[in-house]
Amino acid sequence: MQRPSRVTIADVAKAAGVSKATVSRFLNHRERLLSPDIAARVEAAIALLDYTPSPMAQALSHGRSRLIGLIVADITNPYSVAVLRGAEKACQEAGYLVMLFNLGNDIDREREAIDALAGYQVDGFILNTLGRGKALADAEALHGRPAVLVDRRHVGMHTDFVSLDNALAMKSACGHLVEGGFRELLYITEPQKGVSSRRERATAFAACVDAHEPRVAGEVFECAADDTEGLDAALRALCKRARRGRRAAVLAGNAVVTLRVASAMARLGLRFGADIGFVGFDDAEWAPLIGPGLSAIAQPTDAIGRAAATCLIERLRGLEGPPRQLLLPGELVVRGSSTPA
Amino acid sequence: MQRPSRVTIADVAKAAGVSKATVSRFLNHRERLLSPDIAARVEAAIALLDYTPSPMAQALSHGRSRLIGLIVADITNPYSVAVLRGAEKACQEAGYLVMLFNLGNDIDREREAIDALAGYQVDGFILNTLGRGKALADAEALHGRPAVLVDRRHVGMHTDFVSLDNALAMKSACGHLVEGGFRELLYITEPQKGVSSRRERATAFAACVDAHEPRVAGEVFECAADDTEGLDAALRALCKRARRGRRAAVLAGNAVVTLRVASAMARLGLRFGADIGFVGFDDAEWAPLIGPGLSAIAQPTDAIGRAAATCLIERLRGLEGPPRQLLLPGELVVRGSSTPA
DNA sequence: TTGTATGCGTTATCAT
DNA sequence: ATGATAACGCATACAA
Repeated sequence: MQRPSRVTIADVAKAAGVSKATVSRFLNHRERLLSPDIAARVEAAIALLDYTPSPMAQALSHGRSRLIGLIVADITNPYSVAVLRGAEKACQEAGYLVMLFNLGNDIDREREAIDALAGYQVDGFILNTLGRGKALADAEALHGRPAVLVDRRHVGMHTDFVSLDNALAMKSACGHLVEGGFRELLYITEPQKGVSSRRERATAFAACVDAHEPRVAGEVFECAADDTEGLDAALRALCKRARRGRRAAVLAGNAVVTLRVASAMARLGLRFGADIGFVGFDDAEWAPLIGPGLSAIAQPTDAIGRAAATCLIERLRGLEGPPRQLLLPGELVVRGSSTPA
Repeated sequence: MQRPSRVTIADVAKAAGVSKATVSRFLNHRERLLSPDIAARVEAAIALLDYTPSPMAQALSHGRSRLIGLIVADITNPYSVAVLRGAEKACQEAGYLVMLFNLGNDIDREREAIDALAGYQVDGFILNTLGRGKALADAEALHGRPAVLVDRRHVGMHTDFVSLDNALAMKSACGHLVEGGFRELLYITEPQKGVSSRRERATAFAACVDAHEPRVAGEVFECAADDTEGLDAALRALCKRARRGRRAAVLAGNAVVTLRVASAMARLGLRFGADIGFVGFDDAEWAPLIGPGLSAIAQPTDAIGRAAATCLIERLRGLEGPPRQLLLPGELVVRGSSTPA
């Protein structure tokens, strides 16, 4: 069962009656140093044989693979998928291919992922990971290749960084709720631990509440995955705090939390909008369909992905300079959950 | 900016005082042909230098890359992501890495994807694509590498195939509805065109209705993405057909359709369960949160992914024989939408 | 401008 | 059992 050994540069050279080097030059340096007639012959031969250079061999020889390694903490997260799509598009337009590595939320595998990808000579990395755990991606672990961080900063790693403008987004969400008459605010987030985006959002929330004091009161609740009781208690307490003229609202830190909150609301027999106002980070396709529709902060995921890829590719092309930070604005989508009936 | 040229097999050989061939043998043939003392020396040198073989060079030389190409029609589809996760796990356990290519629903890029992946010497393919369009994946396009199809069959391609047992799943869904007193059934699907899974489900639906005739009546509605009016009309007509004792129910062909139906229900002011019964293919995380909870057929996505990867890896290990078909059973998850109040 | 020779990091085929 | 050496497919100094 012989693999129909692919067409190589040698075949093209023979067909065109030139040397391999000449064919290689045609491929890489084109108009720079090549006589027109020879170039034409090579071109014809390539077309005739339907020749495609082997990226592997190129990578081995030239050191560049035109491969970009994308490491995601959890591919189950629609946010990551959306970013992936944006990055993918930008990469393809620039002639790069994306190699995906999914950590499956196993933070200790980050190093393993980097090594695996580095083995395939990826030219650079896009990292949407936690950046903590015993196997985090420090600069040296990257095998000297450039990287760009998405959504989550890593401690002690100063590289390009792309993300939603969390502070601005939180500000618009809080502003919207306060304007709508909500005075008792509860921000629910997954455990912050070292995750920068979660920290930033929580900090921004606190700042927003401060800015509106004493009209507005706010609290933060860290909701662990299995802590349904705690969540229920937090919501009940919120209801108790709310009085006439001081309505209560929940802000959810991401889509996962939104789902948990929606479950809890159903359990407790509470209605979005009527009983408790709501705005959540991440606008999912199902958001309009729950209750009166869930208000959300839609992230520019596609743009984030594109920006990340573009940043990285610029670096690959030799761009020097200090680490850049791209904070993209989100868009507040207002639905029934945050509009007083 | 010199890349810190990686540790090569030559370095190990020098450190161990042996030849490159010996090191290579230690890596690949281990105990077969190697004296214990030399093996120990090589092992020590490898550990000392922290040597890892270059997969690229291995691929170039040996012809195998330990890479599996996974082509997905649309990464936005949670089904595909779930399958991807299962496949990924199985691959990693077997020492393979998954290279993902997302078509972004551009069916004409299938050939391009295959070529790109083949360029990186992937050992085999897992295809979750349409298998039509002018650039479909026929056997010869695969460059002689084995492939396994997931969820969608390709015409004229006889390879291993893994999927949900659509007929069985449809039967259990219909049976459940009929048992619950629903008599007017409407199956809503995305345009079937050449997509085998959609065809199979529609066919199975017709068969189920036939089996229950004349007690039960059924119709199929093909719902194009932008045809909200058609969908609304179909639902209104369904309501009209329903009378006392002949309740109406909708079956949705996948999660996308479920979302569309949920939107339409909201538009028309209809309630799941009370006004119209519902069961949908694909059990999404948000299904319990819409209305009284949407009943669904949960696909064993993880198992499907694992099975696909396992099938492929078996072929890579030399397994011969005719194409296999793995049809995995779904699980009916009953919620409020299909239980008479 | 073009051809020759060498290296990239492995594996495999010969010898020894 | 081990070592030299030729592939694998390509890019690039260097020579012509």
